[in-house]
Amino acid sequence: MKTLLSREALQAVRQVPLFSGLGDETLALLTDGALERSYRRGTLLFSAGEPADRFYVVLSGWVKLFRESPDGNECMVGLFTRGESFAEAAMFDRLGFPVNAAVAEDARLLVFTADHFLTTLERNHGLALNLLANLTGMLRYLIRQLDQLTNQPTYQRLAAFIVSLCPCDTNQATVCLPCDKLLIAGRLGMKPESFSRAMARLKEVGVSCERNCVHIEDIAALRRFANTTEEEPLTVLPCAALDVPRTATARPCR
Amino acid sequence: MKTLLSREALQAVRQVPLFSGLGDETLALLTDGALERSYRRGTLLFSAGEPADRFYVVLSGWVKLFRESPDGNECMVGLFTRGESFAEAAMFDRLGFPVNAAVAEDARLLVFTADHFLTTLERNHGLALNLLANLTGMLRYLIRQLDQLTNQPTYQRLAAFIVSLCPCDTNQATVCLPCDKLLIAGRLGMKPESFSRAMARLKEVGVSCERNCVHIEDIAALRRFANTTEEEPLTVLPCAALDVPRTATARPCR
DNA sequence: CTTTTTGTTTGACATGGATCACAACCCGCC
DNA sequence: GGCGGGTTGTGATCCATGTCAAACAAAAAG
Repeated sequence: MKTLLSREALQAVRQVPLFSGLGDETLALLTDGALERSYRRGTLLFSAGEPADRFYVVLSGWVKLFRESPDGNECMVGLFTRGESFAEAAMFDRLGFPVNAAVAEDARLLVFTADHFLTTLERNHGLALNLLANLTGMLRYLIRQLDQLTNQPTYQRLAAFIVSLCPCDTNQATVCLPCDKLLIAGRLGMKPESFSRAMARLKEVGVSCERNCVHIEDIAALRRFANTTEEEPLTVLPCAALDVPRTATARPCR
Repeated sequence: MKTLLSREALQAVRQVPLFSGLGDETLALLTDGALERSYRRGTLLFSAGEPADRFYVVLSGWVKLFRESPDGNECMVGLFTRGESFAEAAMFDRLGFPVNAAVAEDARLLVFTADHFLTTLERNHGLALNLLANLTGMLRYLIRQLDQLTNQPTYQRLAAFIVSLCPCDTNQATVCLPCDKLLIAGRLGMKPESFSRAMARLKEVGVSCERNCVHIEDIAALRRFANTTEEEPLTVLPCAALDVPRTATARPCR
């Protein structure tokens, strides 16, 4: 079977960390059989418990991974956009997806089947190592998340998030939020109301927010405020949102 | 180099999920060069940021992984005992340990060097698959942790923990807590005081606690109370604490 | 342009859990 | 036995964040 991916899709695939450093023929083998599909916002891609027979790469839009408590409360554990893969870990034990996945903003996705992928994995040691590195990154991300959630108040988490959006070569910047505030709030483990209040509170340290544009007067100060004592320049998003322009100048604020 | 491990150590190694299904010669290759060492409670094994040039297997005692906020608050992300490995993930990127590790109760550990392990990994595809499964398990664990922490109050987390200690073949049991209440409290993301109150609250659902022995009158009811709607029989501890007797009859309460 | 829908902010309020303080208890030790 | 250090339980208080309700803004639909 020879499925032809769009030019754009192929280019995006090359940016996926999971596939980095793989030879062209391996890459072709992988993408061969992958499906390119579009989904509207709100679409449920899979639910926790379902057999994990596939994984995804995002071409555009946003996808969130989350768990839901019986009383309807949800807890977001991941938020992915262009150039990122998700749900690839669940294939390695027979326990099914540990989370739900829903499209948070209209998205185009590549769908890879587990069968195909796992047989490729058998042959390709480099791919296995990439996977290990990827899962390790995910682990680091979750650990950090857990730490932030228990040890830092809302405004510090928000501060850390904003810092992660800032370019590192200047000390003042205007960046635009990569998506809905509602989404970001969930991503930071708080309700939208708390997000709003946290943002208001950051005015004290020179952060002003208008629409989805955020201006930071003194990035170093903000970083200090976020108690990012650790050097970790780790982005707060699972992997760098590779293609999302970060400075406001790169993309007008809607 | 031929390091001789104790009979007891070799036996423990066979129970480690990470090594399950490996051939005898591979196992020998791995353990060869591993160091067997004893540590007193309180010993810091490594700190976040240090280069991850080794990983551990627990022979006895308890080890906790945790992060520390600048103001001294700590957040436990893992708690390991006999038959479990830890810190094996950090070797796959060059970012150093993401957490601190300290001995929570006098322990004997096996120390494996990264060099040795990684070269073995090069040759052995099965080991790579074990690693993938292991990291996936860790991911599931952290995700669950995150979910519980944000969506469940202290007493429900405690209830879930107690359920995870119970045998599944009866509906009433007396189990003994595997370690200090202080440790368990940390493990459940709460302060010891909150732990105590949570335990008091569980009396209402037929859970009584004396010393480190817990009696559960109706396990099914407790499970329902814990809102463990999900079938997941997942133990709350990272991996089953393989050798820790769970029923009080198996080991008298101190 | 008006209406509807969706996203964001603000206020008043309730509450879970942290914090501080201290009593009770268990343990090993002299 | 009594003494001192670590562990555990309880009570009083405080604060951050969730909750509910409503005003507001912007965008989409008609």
